[in-house]
Amino acid sequence: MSKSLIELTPVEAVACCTPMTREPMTGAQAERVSALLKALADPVRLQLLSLVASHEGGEACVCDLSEAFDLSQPTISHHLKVLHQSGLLDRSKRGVWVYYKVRADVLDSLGKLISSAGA
Amino acid sequence: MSKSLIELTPVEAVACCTPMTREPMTGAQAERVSALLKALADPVRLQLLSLVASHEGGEACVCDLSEAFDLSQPTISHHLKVLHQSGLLDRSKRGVWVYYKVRADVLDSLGKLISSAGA
DNA sequence: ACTGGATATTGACCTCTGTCAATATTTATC
DNA sequence: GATAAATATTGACAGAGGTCAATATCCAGT
Repeated sequence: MSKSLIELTPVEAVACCTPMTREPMTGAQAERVSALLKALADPVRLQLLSLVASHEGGEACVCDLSEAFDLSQPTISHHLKVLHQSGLLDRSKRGVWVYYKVRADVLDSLGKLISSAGA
Repeated sequence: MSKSLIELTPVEAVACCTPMTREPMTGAQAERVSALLKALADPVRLQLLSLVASHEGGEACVCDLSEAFDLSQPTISHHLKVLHQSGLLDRSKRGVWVYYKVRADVLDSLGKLISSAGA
């Protein structure tokens, strides 16, 4: 038996798709992939992701991230939650600090899928 | 003298960025790249793009695209306009028909940038 | 020119989302 | 356990965005 759509991991949601030049996406596939893209399609979240990605090990503490923005702490927390819940960032708590880490596999698959729409 | 931010083409907007694992994006870079991602981050537009991409030559007539959706003609037209104005699709009119074509270079650059956030 | 078909624009409606202030939760330290 | 610091949650608000009906524009053929 196959997993229901809801249970699909983000990797599976993206890995499902053949190159876009070979076959159009179904509505359901587009729905799941666009959920990932929505999470990325915000300037603050994109910069947050790049900050995390450029840290050693692709991991960074929230305390390091907040300083880069002129935004309230709840707002940064909100954006990190979106990135985490979409499956683009992993979250781990150590003591009082929370670390976010890039899901390299997800970002790699997603990037390849987008590139596949070109030649 | 360098171009103002407004004048940057979509390709330039994306090609500007070093891999995300090497250097975090600036606010301005994130702003421009997220504009492209916003255009992609809709299920209908993503499926539209995949339909165009999977046609011969990466080009398709609007007449071929509308049928795949249960949406009004103005809505499809609106989504195509968003994809075109963001720089993801080229537009050309031949007689009464309008053809949209994928900007392979833009999609390739964008995909590589996203993948660069992984290892 | 007139008619018909293909696509675009306008204006309105409703939902979704980014932001903040205030408050809550968790954890280390005293 | 009380306090302080780091992060998350809640609730409210304003602005952005997807959708449609109605209308406009553009082009081919008669």
